[in-house]
Amino acid sequence: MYRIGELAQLCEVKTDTLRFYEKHGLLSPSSRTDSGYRIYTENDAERLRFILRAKAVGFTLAEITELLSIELDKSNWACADVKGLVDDKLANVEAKIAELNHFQLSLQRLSQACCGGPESAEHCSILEALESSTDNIRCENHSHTHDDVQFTKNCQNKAVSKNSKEK
Amino acid sequence: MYRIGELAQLCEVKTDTLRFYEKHGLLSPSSRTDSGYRIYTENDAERLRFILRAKAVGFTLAEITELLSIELDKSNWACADVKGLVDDKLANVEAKIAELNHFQLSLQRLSQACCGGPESAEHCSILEALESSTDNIRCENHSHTHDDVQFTKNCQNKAVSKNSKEK
DNA sequence: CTTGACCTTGGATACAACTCCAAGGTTTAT
DNA sequence: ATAAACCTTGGAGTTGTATCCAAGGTCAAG
Ligand SMILES: [Zn+2]
Ligand SMILES: [Zn+2]
Ligand SMILES: [Zn+2]
Ligand SMILES: [Zn+2]
Repeated sequence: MYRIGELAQLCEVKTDTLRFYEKHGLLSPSSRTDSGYRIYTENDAERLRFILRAKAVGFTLAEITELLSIELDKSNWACADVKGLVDDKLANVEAKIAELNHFQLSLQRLSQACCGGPESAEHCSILEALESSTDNIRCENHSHTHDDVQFTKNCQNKAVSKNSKEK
Repeated sequence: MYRIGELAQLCEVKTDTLRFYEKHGLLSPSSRTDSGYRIYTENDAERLRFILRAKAVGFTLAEITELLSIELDKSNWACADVKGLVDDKLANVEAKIAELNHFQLSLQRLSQACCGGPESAEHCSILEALESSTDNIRCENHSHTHDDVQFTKNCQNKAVSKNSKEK
């Protein structure tokens, strides 16, 4: 049994957030004291943890509400319904992962094309990529001195072609 | 030279969005007609494309503002600065992916524990998991008839232990 | 000269998900 | 018995990213 502040501290959220969740039907305390203080059970805490995990990975509160609301009305749902909902969310998550993977790839390509060195960004390949097409990223080729291995470690093509020591 | 509607159509955004970007300092038309119409140059169009590309790889407008300020003033920035922004964003995206993968796993476990059949969800293992700990998911065991292979295909443990035909 | 498509502005609205505030009631420790 | 720390409510404010609206100005065609 927790009071609102205890549960908040336990789960590292603000009391306001718990009241907000209550107002929006995600999590209500199992009871109240005579004086009106909210009393949360361990069960409530578990439910909160689920909400927080779902939230942490990008589920909206609306989606979480949908997922949790079935519980109110179990007998009017079939396993197929419940599983369907979960599978919808799963597809949702997988779509988000795919989208982020796309971002990741784009960012990795941008990152890898830039030497990350201390010289002027005038020829920075990241900026050049953003200036033109992102599909067409070239390893940058500074006009200034740029042979130092320290600054070409991320720039394989250039490192190989310019200071061909290895070969 | 484009009027706002032309540029909007060209880049597939709304005129409101262009005015919004202007208000927030991301993109201002190079000039105005005598009557006050915004006039965008090809240069402005390029800048807009820069913004849209950066958005497409996951940067927020605030981050794009930062990128644009570097763009305008390249020579006072180093590759390291630019790459730093990209790498921060990359770390950010990767953290989000990791979280999503975690939740994907949870959802997959939920999904797999449920038979997905047409009978009441009263004993649905998904709901049971939501009610208590999600770490402790058991394959559901309906009290009603549930031997049909059709409804147990996703429920390996039960399928094996209950109707032990295979073995 | 009228019509319709386009443009202007400032301000309103939307949505998510909080976050803070004011004014007051309750508990607990000393 | 009083202060500190907690709790209550309703409502307002915040951030990001737009999107919409009203009232009116501009422009080209017929
Ligand atoms: Zn460089
Ligand atoms: Zn660079
Ligand atoms: Zn079932
Ligand atoms: Zn089930």
